[in-house]
Amino acid sequence: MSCENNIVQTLKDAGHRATPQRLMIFSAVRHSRGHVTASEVLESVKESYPYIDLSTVYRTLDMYKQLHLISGTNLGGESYAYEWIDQTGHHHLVCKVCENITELNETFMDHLSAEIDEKFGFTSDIEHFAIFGTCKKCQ
Amino acid sequence: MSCENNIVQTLKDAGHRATPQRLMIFSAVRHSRGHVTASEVLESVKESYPYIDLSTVYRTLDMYKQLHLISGTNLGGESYAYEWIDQTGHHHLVCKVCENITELNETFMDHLSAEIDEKFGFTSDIEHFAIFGTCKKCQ
DNA sequence: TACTTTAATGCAAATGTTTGCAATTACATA
DNA sequence: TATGTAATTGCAAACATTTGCATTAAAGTA
Repeated sequence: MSCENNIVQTLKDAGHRATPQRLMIFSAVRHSRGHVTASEVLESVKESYPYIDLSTVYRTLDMYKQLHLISGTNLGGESYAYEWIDQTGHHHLVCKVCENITELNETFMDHLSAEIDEKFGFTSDIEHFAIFGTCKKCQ
Repeated sequence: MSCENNIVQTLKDAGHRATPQRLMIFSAVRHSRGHVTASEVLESVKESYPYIDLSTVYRTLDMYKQLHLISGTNLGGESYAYEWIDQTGHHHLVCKVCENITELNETFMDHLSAEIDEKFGFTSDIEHFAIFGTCKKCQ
């Protein structure tokens, strides 16, 4: 499918090798709804390739994060979750009471980003934020 | 010293017990400049009380975080760092090139916070953020 | 296609963090 | 002050993540 071609090219452009493990890991994140943890990715890839190692998963996810292909977020203490970054970046409002997650459009951060650039000359790289708090229902 | 009295009262008000371990752990974070990791806290407390266990440190730091007495931040992949929250909350701009950290006044987040409240009725609890990017020098 | 170079893998071990549980201790009450 | 109760501790073991290293394999070149 088309997205597999893209990832091969992206990897090569970045000076990395396109190994089967990397393609499978990308596919696992790309085709899962929402967030996945490292061991969920492991289990998913193991279905087609049982020899995959957790360390490879972690290393690959880190690399994809650096390439901004996926994001990594701390979604509430226990679980560190990865997610494919689609064209429109977004953020999450995590309710600490009911643990529900609301998506937040990227534009919400634009103000902040612009202000920081203006004041400090600092180019911020805000791709995926988790903001904790209390949602309407749980106030 | 006065801050030790405060923490005892704060703990009791929150329905927790004021154990010596908890006071020592609070003191270690309170009196260190900037950020400390869990094992730095352990080493610090061990100087006066060698029987302290890492799990107690983690549990206590988590509890303080929930009470908003300290903040926990992921400051660049490897290290999770805790910091005492003084009266004025603040955030960090972390440069991914030179790794320097710039402090960011709380007011920068106020816009965002207000906007989120207005749109979603979500009370955000933004106390300590790490924003990654590239600083002026390293552009 | 065969060869060479070097990045990437899998394994094992190190390190970091969380959890279950029996023993201990804070502190409310008498 | 002595006593009872439930929260907290330290330990050990589980779980999560990172790292070092020998082996393997991707991909550029002849």
